[in-house]
Amino acid sequence: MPKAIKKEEVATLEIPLDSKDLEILKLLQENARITIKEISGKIHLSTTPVHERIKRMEESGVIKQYATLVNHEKVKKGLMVICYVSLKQHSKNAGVKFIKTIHELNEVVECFSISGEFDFMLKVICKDMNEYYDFHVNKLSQIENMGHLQSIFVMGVIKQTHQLVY
Amino acid sequence: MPKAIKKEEVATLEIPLDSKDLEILKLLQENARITIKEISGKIHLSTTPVHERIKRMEESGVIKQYATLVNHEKVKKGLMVICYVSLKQHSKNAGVKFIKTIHELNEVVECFSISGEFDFMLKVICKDMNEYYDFHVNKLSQIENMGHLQSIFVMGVIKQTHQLVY
DNA sequence: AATGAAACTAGTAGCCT
DNA sequence: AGGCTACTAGTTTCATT
Repeated sequence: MPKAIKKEEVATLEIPLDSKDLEILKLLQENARITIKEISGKIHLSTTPVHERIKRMEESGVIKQYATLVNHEKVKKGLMVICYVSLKQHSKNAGVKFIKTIHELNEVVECFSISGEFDFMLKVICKDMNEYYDFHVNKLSQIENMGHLQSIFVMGVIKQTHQLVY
Repeated sequence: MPKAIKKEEVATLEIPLDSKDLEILKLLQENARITIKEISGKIHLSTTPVHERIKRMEESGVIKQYATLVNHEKVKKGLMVICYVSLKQHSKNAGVKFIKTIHELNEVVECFSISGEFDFMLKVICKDMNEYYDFHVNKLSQIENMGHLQSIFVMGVIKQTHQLVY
């Protein structure tokens, strides 16, 4: 007798993405505001299946977010800094506290836990060097349990994309 | 007599963003597919000015892109690596050639020119360690003029946002 | 699981204040 | 420059194959 599938398992059962799903994702990645009509024209399907596939990908979490990306300079956020952080203590509690603080800092747009001599890599975005200095001295350095800190300044953006499906 | 403004200057003249524009941007950053109706309800304005303000921000380049962000794991792109690169030669031509190659590599989603001992920082996204090994050995290392290479592996994503306006 | 049409909802433009 | 209204276009559902 086959093993029974629990209700929770059914809900999270992964439906693999077929080539049409990937085509839809490709178009959506580039332009989140593309119309279903336009997609259906391009991938040779009527609006109904396109709509259903998008809804399915939204519900299953394949589509994480429809985001609007703004021009850094035009909103006065022209400075980007990569910041490496090591903590003094590595207890679970110390880590949790650090992560909580990072989430509260709007200047930190990315934070990864990494391999190597440092514990975390941060991407910090702010207006200019004065603002970064203030952030570094008064916010980052003040975090409890903060160990070493190293800043790498981004001088130019060569490439920046969100195209994971290609 | 006041100095005449050239046509080109008029076209690129920056209209500063007021608080309503910023409120619209805040909502759009979170959800690029929010309706104009919903925005107008939230910021206490009718659809006409909301529509006009969005159009103006699109045309002036404040709004760069409406992007759809996908779940890395669910599209089989679960490994993220930060890669530091230095070139052997630093002539203008060598740099241009490197940049051209980087744009052709789908695995590279970000590339910044940076301060410090390395020349560039890359964010590389691929399926798993096998795929990264292949990318490193057969694509990255093969780039003409490639000097030193250092990989930092992302073990966990703590924070990732695109919220520049808050 | 896709099509085509119908019903509904949102986007867009003109006119008025 | 914002609001109201009418028109156009897109979304979403349903019957059908």
